[in-house]
Amino acid sequence: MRYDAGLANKIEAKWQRFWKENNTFVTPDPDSNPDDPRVKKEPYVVMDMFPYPSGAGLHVGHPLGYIATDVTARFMRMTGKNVLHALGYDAFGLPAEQHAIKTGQHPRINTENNMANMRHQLSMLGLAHDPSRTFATIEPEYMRWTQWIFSKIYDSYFDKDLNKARPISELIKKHPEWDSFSDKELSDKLNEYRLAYISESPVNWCPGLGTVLANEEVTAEGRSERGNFPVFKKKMKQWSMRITAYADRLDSDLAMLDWTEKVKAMQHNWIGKSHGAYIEFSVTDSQSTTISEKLKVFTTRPDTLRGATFAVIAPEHPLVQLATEDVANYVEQAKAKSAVDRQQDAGKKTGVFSGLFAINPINNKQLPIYIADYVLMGYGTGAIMAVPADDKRDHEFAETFEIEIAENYEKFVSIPEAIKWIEEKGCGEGTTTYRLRDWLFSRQRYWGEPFPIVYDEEGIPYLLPDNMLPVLLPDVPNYEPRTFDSDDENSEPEPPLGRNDDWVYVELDLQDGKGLRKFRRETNTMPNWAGSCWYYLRYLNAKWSGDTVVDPKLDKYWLSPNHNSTVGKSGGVDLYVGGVEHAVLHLLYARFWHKVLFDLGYVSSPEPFHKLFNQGYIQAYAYTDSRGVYVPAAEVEAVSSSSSAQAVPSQSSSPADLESNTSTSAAKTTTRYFYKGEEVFQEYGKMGKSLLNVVTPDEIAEKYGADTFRIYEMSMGPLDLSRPWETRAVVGAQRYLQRLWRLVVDEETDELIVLDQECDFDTYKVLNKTIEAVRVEMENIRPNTAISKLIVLANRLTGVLKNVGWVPREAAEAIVLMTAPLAPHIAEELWQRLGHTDTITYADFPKVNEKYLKDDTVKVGVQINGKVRSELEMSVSATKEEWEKAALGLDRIQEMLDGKAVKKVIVVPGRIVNIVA
RNA sequence: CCCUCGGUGGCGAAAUGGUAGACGCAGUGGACUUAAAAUCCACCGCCCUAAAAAGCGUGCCGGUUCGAGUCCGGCCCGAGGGACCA
Repeated sequence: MRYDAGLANKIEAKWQRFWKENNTFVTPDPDSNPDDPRVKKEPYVVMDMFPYPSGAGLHVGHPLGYIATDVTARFMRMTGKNVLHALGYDAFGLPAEQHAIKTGQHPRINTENNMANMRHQLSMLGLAHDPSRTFATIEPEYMRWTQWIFSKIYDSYFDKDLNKARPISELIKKHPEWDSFSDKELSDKLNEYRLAYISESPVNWCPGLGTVLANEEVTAEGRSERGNFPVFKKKMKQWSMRITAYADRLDSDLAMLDWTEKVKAMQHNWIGKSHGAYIEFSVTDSQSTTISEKLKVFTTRPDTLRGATFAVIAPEHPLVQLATEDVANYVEQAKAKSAVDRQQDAGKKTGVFSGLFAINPINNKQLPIYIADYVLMGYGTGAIMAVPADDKRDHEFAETFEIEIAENYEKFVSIPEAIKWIEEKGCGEGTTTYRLRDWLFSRQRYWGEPFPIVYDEEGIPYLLPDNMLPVLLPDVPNYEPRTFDSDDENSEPEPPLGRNDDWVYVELDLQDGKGLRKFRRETNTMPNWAGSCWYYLRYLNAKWSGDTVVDPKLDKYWLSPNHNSTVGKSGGVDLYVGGVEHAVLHLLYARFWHKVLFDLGYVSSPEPFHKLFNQGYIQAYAYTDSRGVYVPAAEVEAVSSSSSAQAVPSQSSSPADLESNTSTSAAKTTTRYFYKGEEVFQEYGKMGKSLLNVVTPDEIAEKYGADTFRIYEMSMGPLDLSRPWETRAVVGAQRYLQRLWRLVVDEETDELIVLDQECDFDTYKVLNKTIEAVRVEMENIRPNTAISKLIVLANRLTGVLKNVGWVPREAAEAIVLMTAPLAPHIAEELWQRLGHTDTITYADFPKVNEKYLKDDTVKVGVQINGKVRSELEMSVSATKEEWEKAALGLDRIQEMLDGKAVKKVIVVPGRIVNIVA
């Protein structure tokens, strides 16, 4: 039989059934399966970024990362690792909620349908996930732990001396003076310290979505990342997480991670650490009378203090209250500006003089204090000293308002010297500030985790005890947060959970000795990120229900910092693969939560993800007709023509075009595209339903087989680059597998054509060099080059088969084994036909036989002045002198030298001979 | 403006400073076949050629080196991120 789609599909179904029935991918744990030989091996945790089960289904781009992790996981299993690889679902989220709003159906139903659909689509690909370790964030048992982690964060504070989180009870012990506080006073005081706290401060309010958003969810244009609605700054009472306490560790610990520079730079920029100084200025009114308030500014350039000619405060700055000029108008306007307006006005300088002056401590000059919106309340102190001679923005402002620009002033020679002076003078101190803001953690949404928080009649928040978790979502009459006209910034949020009074108003015994009392539940829900902040821990023990979030023994075995320190001792997941879009959202939040859990002793590694790999995206061509309407990409025909034959006349030839046309002459080919006889035009970008260019894994698997699909995706190019999908190129992958099949099975007779005999020596050389190379490529996550080397080997063996009529077993087994991580179904089938009874999943990856790696001779290029003119093959043991003599003796070289004197000969044995003449 | 990553045939791409274009797609020619498909073999950067040889070639300009796609400096272009952050 020929290995075609029909046979491939049969084989794939057979082995998927086998794997399921035999629990092939169920990974043993060291304590529950101490006798399993696998647990003696080195642990290796490989993980995909948590998928959100979308209703749209998967296109061929989605599984790229899942196949890559599967290939790596399978390779690691064959090279002596105990591999943990599973997939769960991040199932809370906006799309399911929006579907629920539209249909009135509970979002759980839609979510579960989508998960089932995604599981089905993925199951055809033969991904070796441990089925016993899957879960979804919406399961009560999972929610319980998400809420439990929230509780621990809520119940902790950041000890600045220890530079880590500690239980809030330790803080209370340090402050006996708080004993006299009332409940309300103590609650308010602790709120200032808790890592999860209630804040009343300007937040990103998005009327169009009816919810508040985190800074990370707002685009540079001041719009919501989801839905692209305007976002307004509005003062509201909301939950926040004190991620800023960790700013320094989140920044410096990047050093121990094996992540790309790109993502490290993105996090580094987002955290935005900058060194500088606070400087305090005395403030006077227009009569030069000193008032009691001081002006504290932040600057990164304290050395330019003498050049300051004015000061600027943000419109929200408290000193604005004391302005002696009429500034109300300006302040109103500035505050009313949305982020969108601010973005658009960036560069234009507006402001108003406050009537106040700041006294420059270095020269006692009176600096006028302006109020201007180019200074942001959220950064530093919300106030600056303006040095127009050195700072572009200050300069623009000074020009607009005709303020003095001190061009040649004396600077400190260094910043440290300036800080020293300031500190000695007692008018300020060196400091470090961060751009990172605290993480706004509550949302006015239905489809998220409820908070484990209730309020008493005084409004004091209480944590529910662990044994009252999880708090499940109530039924509500409708799921919609009240949304508003997207520009209506005066609207107020209305969480959907507030619509079920029976749920909101409860009588509970919080086990605090106060008995049954009346409470009101928190009606906000957690943001989508909550569930994905800790899911990687759940894979270690998907059914765990102990006292803490993860079984400490399993955490130590799988994630301890000792087994994967390629860069620093971070511990955590060995390999984490996903798109770069989560660089500052999920990856920052998860690191934060992990560090809190680490500080409190619940996990043993300081970081959650040791090596991060960002796969590229599979792009696609789309085609539009002359009206700009998309046409089905699959039905577009490409017609190539060489421009010499009858060129498409170029209407607007620039001189450059003309030149290139003439110089490159006739043979440039142009490709034009036609749909139903009409010319259409190519675009390159995403795959999407509306672009009519979606290709699904299902259709490729049906037409070529899942193994072919896997090989094709892995062979397209380096995994971290984006590249276009090309269905017609998939046959290349199929041809390799067909060739592999024919190396083991006779298509006519279905008999094995493998013999326990040896073929020629050179073939063994190719075989062993391939083994060596494929190991290296796979270890470095370069399946594309691994595949190309396997193809070379397959072609070599095809030649052997042609010559002698059989294939040596050693070679056949090796190539089947090496193909197994990439195309596991066909590998299992061939492995079985080769006489093996057990799964290939845990078979040993082929090892190199050193004796075949040594060459007797080696061929090198012979250059004259760096240009290759000939080549030469010599014994590997040849000396430099012998290489030189032989190279100079070549007829071709003598001819090219044409009697010129040889100045020097560079010989790198086995590499190159270069004659300098 | 700042940060990161890219730029190599018709296309996707290979290449520890050492014979640029492995491997795949498309294309061309051949074998097999009544024929087609499939398969197998060969060719396949540009230019000049009957064919070679020579010449030119990794975005551009310089530099380092016996030797540069690779290292250094300066530009151009593209993608992503950040940006009135003091």
